[in-house]
Amino acid sequence: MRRMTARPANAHQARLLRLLRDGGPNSRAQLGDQIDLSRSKLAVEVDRLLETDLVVADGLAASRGGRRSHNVRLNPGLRFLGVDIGATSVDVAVTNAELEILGHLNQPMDVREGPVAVFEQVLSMAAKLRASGLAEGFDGAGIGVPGPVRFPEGVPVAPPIMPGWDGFPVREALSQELGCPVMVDNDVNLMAMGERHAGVARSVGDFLCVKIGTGIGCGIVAGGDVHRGVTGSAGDIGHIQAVPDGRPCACGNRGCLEAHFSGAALARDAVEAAQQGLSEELASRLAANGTLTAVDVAAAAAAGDATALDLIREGGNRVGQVIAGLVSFFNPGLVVIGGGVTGLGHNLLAAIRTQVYRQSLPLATGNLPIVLGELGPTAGVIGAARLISDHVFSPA
Amino acid sequence: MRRMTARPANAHQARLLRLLRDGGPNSRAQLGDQIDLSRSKLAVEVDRLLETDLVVADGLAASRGGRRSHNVRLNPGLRFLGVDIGATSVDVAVTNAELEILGHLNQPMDVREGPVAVFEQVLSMAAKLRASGLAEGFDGAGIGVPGPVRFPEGVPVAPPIMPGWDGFPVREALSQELGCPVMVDNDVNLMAMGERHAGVARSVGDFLCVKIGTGIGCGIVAGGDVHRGVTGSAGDIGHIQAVPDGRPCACGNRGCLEAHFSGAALARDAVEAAQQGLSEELASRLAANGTLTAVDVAAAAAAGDATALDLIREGGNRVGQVIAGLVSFFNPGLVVIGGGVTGLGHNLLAAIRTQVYRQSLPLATGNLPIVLGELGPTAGVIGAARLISDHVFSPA
DNA sequence: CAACTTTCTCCACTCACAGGACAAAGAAGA
DNA sequence: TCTTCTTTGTCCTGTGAGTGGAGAAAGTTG
Repeated sequence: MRRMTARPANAHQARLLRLLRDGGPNSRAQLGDQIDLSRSKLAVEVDRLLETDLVVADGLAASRGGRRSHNVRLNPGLRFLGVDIGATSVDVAVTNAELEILGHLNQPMDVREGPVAVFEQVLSMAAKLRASGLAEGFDGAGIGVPGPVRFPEGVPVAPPIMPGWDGFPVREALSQELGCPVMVDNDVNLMAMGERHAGVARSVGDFLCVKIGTGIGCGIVAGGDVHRGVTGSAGDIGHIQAVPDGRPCACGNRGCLEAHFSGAALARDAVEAAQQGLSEELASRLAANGTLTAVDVAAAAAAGDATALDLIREGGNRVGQVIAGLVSFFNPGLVVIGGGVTGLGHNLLAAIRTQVYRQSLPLATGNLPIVLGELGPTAGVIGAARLISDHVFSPA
Repeated sequence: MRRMTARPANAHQARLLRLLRDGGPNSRAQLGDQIDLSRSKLAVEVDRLLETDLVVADGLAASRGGRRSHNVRLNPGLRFLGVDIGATSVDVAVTNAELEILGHLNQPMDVREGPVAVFEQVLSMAAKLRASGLAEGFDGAGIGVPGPVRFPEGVPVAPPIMPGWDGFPVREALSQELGCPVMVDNDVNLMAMGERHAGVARSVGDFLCVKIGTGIGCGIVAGGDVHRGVTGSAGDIGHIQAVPDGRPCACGNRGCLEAHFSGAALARDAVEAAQQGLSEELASRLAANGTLTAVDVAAAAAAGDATALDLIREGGNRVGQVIAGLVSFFNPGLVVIGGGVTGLGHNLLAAIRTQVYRQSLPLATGNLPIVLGELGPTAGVIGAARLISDHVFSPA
């Protein structure tokens, strides 16, 4: 099962691999247009890449007015594994070297069951994907966890919502099992990388990616790189105070953003509203299912339920207020809203936009798009694959 | 007056110049310890630098157990000009190539008098420094302005507190007048760079530098680089909402941080308190001077005046609350507090610390020093000199 | 004064890279 | 079909970057 994937020998080769990854199959001549190298040097480096099995020849390109150029592409047999561990579910996907998803599995699972149980699950899902013929082995795996990570070592640190994971050597353990390089990161950072690679943030250098799911977090991309902070907890905005003396939060404080708006908070507020008889729509759904989720609120709002709309609007205002502050501070070129609650759609977005455009200075908001992520649940696994491919496609 | 300062020919030379700048005179052998080059290559590059007049020989070093090494140092005749334009005063300083301040002038001046008047002032101060024999000409000048800057062009954009400066070609104009390269940045960013070069943030890669003066701003250093944002307005935290439905702010909103705590807000609150008879100390100072400033509040607090202490504490709480949010978001390794109100000293710091340590998560605050800047009014001009020296000491 | 260390200089060798000459392959028009 | 032009690939040479070793120069230590 162990595969010794070759690694680029120098920065030029790394650059070429990334061009092929992001642009797909390409002719040698086109590569020359995108890289600052003489034709002769380029030919040498491409030939060397062909000698490893990272890159393979791929026929002739169409003529551009003269002799046809030889196509090259990344080895179509390369496989990356993208893993996204959420608070309540696990996503595992297999991609090719161009980071296209070949297979994707999702499994509900509580992260609090601990690293051993979750690992078993992840490995069995990976085995399933392999058994279905999508991969013989993996050339690298990226994995996201819902908490802070000491990035260089790939180890979660003091993760509030995943007790038992503190200090667990995720990177090393998974690398052992899979026999390939592994990189670990916070799930929100991976979502940001995913949207940057293939989503709304394509090639944006400075942006924020707010993920609102069970909890709330924010991926920070500055100068094209993810900013992780000194202890890996950057972007942990769930416990910023949104409401002075507001609702009590699990962290011990009051008024945290997460306590006022998140998947969990929204469900709680919806149940309360239903029980208080404020909304027939929500009450009937509560009676039917015994519980409510963000999906129910979204459906009720879509059906015109005023209470549901109010809940969404108020939540959007809270998040929007915090984001307004972050926009003033960070001055991003784009804000992406993602995570489980994106089903709330335009109502949520409208409330956020209102707050941000009202509270932040015109210079910061003048040309600032605030949009929903476009990759949905695949953002995380694509980001994970991207993370490990950046690693594998860099000089050893 | 025009001087054609040589520029390093490659990255190695640039690296060597910066080592000499930051480490002072140094032997060739010691330079070899700090740079990853063979002895022969190092000798070649140092010799080339000696051929330009950027670097000069400087005798022999002490023996380290064998043959004594030749010392080299940056040309002691190199001169940088550091300019810090504040809302109410202008600082101009001359430094040598090691960024040591050789002369420093300060002049009260309202930035709203516009770029032409301020420029005249700056140039006359620079002329004065030159006339006193500190410099024959300048090899570069850095300048900070109290507002957002389009950094690559060196032009202020939509600066709220300095009308008339919008779009004024600061970089080009000053470069013309002085006949040397010029770089322009936000004053807060320069303060951060100053504290990073020679102050409390020496060699810290990720930190925040909060400057509380007439207004309030925050320098952001991420991965060793200043983060300026897409429109140059990053760190503009004065208009983050600190108090819902709070005091009206000049920007049109309510409850902005700056409206509740800043040099201006503190003076206003102190006058109010004095007029309401809450503090004899403040009232007598008001009667004596006809007005109050942060200095008066600091003095009153030092004398044990409870009202002054309350003002400081409450202001510190406001700022602290905002900083707590930024700490959660950015996860810095250090927070520096600077600007005019640092005279409030420990009382202010204590209030800020309390808020941050109480509201941010332990992982982010566990090892987070929150300290006062140690360079005071020289931070800005040192940062300005550092900015231009980074430019001059980079390959042309 | 001998033995050892550090530093500097010189030289030969390797490798990265550019750029030009030329051949191969195709397009477009006569 | 033939000629001319364009594009692409290959080969070769020249330049400069950079390494590493030999040995000389300059010190220290006992």
